[in-house]
Amino acid sequence: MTDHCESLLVDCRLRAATDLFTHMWDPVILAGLRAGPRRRVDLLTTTGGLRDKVLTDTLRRLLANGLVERRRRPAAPPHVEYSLTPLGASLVDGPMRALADWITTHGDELLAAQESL
Amino acid sequence: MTDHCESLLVDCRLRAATDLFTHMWDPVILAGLRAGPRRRVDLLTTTGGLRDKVLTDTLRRLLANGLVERRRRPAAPPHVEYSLTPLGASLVDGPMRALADWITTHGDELLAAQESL
DNA sequence: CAGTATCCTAATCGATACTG
DNA sequence: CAGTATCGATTAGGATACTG
Repeated sequence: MTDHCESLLVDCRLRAATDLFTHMWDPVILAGLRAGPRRRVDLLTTTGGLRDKVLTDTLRRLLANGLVERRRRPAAPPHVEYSLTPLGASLVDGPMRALADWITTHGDELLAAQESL
Repeated sequence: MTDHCESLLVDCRLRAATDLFTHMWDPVILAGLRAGPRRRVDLLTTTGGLRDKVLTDTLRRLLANGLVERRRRPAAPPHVEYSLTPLGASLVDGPMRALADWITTHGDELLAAQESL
């Protein structure tokens, strides 16, 4: 998956970046954390029925990539809080915003192409 | 996959955009076509051993999304040519460039986070 | 050169149930 | 509330061989 870097055309830096979007819920969770820290249960409800396991997998990946951080808050009621790291925030505000802007202006074209099959 | 749009947090427009990057070779092929039209065999060699079937699947998807177009050129030797549509070019020049820029400035951070497991 | 047809493996996503 | 444990369905990606 990352061992084709010798070839001319493959830009592995680009691949490393696009790999961040290969999982269905990652961008959704990132966007959901943009407004501030959220608890696990919040993310489950606001995404409308995302499965426990899928959220666990997603958060694990985001934590492993340093895009999200986890904090235990002992304040009553004790709970766990997930929030964006500076790195995660820069991803949301940069490339993800660019994507959102693009889909705003070109979404209709894309949909039209997809439907004309 | 696209039927969670009722929920509050899920931004399906963002999802529609990030879905364009969920396949491994799509961005690579798009980037490879940015410099101009390419033939099938060119894409196979420059990507360094991409499998026939995978390239076929990838091109099919890009065609279906209206990001790439296919042309038969009868000129000797007759061959088939793939090139970016205006929509595809706008995706490469906009969001994909934003991603490339981000990874240029934040790639080290990302790698550091991934390795500190 | 362009494209199709199988088969295989690994991984994601989803569903259900259970634990600290 | 937070998280783990299974199990199943689907699919992307890869390998090999063959056709127009």
